[in-house]
Amino acid sequence: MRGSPKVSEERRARVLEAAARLSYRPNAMARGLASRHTRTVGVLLNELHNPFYAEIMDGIEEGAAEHGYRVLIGTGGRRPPGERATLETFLELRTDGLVLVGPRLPTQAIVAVAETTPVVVVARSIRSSLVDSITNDEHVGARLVVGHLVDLGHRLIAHVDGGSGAGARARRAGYQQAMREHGLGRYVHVVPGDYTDSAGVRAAVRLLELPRLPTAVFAANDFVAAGLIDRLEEEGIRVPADVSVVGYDNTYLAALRHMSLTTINQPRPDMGRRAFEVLVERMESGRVVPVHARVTPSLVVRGSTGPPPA
Amino acid sequence: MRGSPKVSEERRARVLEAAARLSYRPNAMARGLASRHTRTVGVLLNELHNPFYAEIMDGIEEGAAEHGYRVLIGTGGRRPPGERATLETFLELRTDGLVLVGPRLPTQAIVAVAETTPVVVVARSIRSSLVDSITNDEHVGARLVVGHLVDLGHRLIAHVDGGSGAGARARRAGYQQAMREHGLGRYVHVVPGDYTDSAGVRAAVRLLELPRLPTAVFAANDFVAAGLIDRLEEEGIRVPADVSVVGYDNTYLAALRHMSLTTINQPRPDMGRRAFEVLVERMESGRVVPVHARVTPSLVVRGSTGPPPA
DNA sequence: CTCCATCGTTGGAGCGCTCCAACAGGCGCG
DNA sequence: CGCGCCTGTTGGAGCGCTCCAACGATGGAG
Repeated sequence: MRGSPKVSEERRARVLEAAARLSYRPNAMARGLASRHTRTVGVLLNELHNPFYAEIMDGIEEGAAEHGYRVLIGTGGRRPPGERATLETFLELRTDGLVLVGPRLPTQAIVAVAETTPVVVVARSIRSSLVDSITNDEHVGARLVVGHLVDLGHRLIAHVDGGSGAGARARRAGYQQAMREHGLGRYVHVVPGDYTDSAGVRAAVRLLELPRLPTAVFAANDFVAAGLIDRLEEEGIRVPADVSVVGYDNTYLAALRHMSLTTINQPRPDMGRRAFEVLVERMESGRVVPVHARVTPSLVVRGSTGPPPA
Repeated sequence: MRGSPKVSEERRARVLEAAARLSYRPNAMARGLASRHTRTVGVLLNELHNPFYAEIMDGIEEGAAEHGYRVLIGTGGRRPPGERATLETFLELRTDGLVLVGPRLPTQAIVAVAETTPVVVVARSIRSSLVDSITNDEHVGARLVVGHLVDLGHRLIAHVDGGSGAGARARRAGYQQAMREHGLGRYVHVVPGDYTDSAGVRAAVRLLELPRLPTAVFAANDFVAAGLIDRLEEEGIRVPADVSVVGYDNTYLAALRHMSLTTINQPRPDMGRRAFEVLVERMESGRVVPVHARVTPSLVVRGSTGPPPA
C-alpha cells in the first residue's frame, strides 16, 4: 500500500481492491510508531486573524505538497503559554519538523526544541546555529519607508511600533537608523504599540496630544495604519494632506481603494516556500549548518502619502 | 504520568523527577495506539485568509481547552480535493472528532466520514442524522438586511451572492424570500459572485451596466461589499448618498471607520464554542440523535446605508 | 493467629504497523 | 543437472505505550 517496488502488480491490485472493500484506512499512529517518522510537519502560526500569516502559510503548504508532507497547523492563542502547549503537542505527535511563524516564545525555548526536531523560524530573527530562519530585511523596509517620506519632503516622521510582535524590534531599529542616516536623528519619535488597529487608535490619541503633530507616521503594520487613519480623520485631520501614513505588510487592507495605503510588501508566499525547502534539507539531508535567509521587501506607493503641508 | 489514582504520591514524584532528568516526552502515537483514543480533534477550516473563520476558531479552541482536548488545524487550500486530503490526514491520525468549518466538500463525503468519527459542521447547513451542525439563521439575517433597507425607503435592492461559499445559498434564498414578504418580488435581482472583494468589483461592473442602478445592494459578505464600494466610488457614485451597501459577517473590515459598513453580525466565537460542546457530547456521551443548532444574527447599522436618493 | 479486603506494584499481552531475515520459485549458465 | 542470482513472499520482532490480571504488603476483623 505504500508503493514498495518489491510487490508484484497483480498482488498490489488485489490488496488495493480488498482494502477498498473493507474501507481500510492506514493508521498513521501505528505507521509512525514503527517507521519512526511521520512525514508530517507542524506549523505554529502566530495568529489566525492576520492574513499576513495566512499568506506565508500558502507558501508552506505549497512546499509541503511538493515534497509529500502533510501539514498540521496550530496557534498559540496569541500567548506564549499557548504556543508552548501546541509546540508540546507537535513534539508528542513526533512531527518530523517544525515551522514557527512569528513565534512569541523566548529564543531559549525554541532552541531547546531544536535539539529534538528540525526547526525553521519565519518572520522573526533568531541567532542560533540549531535553527534556520527566514526573515524579511526590516532594515531595508524601514529605509524604504523613511527614504520615500524624506523624498516627499518630510522631516518629522514618527513611528508606531509593533511592541513584541514578530519583526517589530528590527523594524523599529531600522527606522531609527534610517532617520539617523538622513540626519534626522533628533526627530526620532517612537510611539509604543502592537500589531492591532486599536494600537493605531491609541497611538493617534498620543500623537494628537503632542504640541506639534508629525507630518508623517510610519506604522508597524497595515492594521496599525488603519486604526491610526481612522482616529486621525475623526479629528478632521486629512490623510495625506495633513499627515502621511505608511503601513507595512501590504495586506489586502492596504489595497482597498478606501484605504489606499502606501506600504511595504514582503514576499510572503515565497517566505513560506523557502522555509519549507530549508526544513526539508534538515529533515532529509541532515544538514546541520544553519541557514539564515533574508528576503528583500519593496515599497508600494499608494494614496496615503504625499508632500507635507506647506 | 497520566494522573492515575493507583500510584502513590512518593512514587509519582520520583517518576516525574526521573522523566524531567531524562527529558522524557510521552509518545502520542504509542499512547494513541494502545489506548484507542487521542484526545485530539481535527478542525478543517475553509480558509485562513478570512478572519471570519479565525473567530469561529477562537471559540473552538476555548471549548477544547476547557475539555482537555488538543486541536489540530488544517485547510483544504480552498479546493475540495485539498479538503478531502486533510480530512484523510485527520482520519489516519485517528482524531477523536472533527469540526468542519464551512466545508466545500459534497454532503455525501461528509456523511461518509461521519460513519467513522464524530463530526460537527459549522457555518454550513447539512441534512443528515449522522452529523451535527451549527449554523447561522441566514433567513433572519437576510430579513434584517432587507427590512432595514425597506425601512429607509429602498425598493430596488440587489443582492451579490456568495456563489458556492458557506451559507451563500441560504443567504440568497433568504434575500429572495424577504423581498417577496415586502411585496418586492419583482425587484429581486441576484448578481453572481463569491466571498472575495474581487467578486464585489465584478458585481459593481455588472450593476453599472444596468439601465437603472439599484438604490441598495446587499452583499454576500464584507469583502464583497468592500470591493463593490471601491469600484462604485471609482465611478463617482457615493455611498450611501447614491447607493446604500450592506455587508455580512461584521468582520473588522466593516468596523473600520473608513469602511463603516452596515452589516450582519454572527456570534462567531459562540458558534465555535457551541460546536465543540456538541462534538464532546458525541465523543464522550455517545449521543446519536443529531443536533442542528441555529444561532441568531443581528444587524449592525453603520454609515454605508441611508435613504435612497430623491 | 488466620482470613480477607484494600492499596499499590509488577508483568505481559496487544494496539497496527515497518523492517528485515529467511525463504520459495524461476531462470540462465556452466 | 546443479548452482547462483534475482524477484517476490512470508513470518516474526519490535516501535512505546495502555490495560488488566496477578501478585505482594498491610492492617483490621473474627
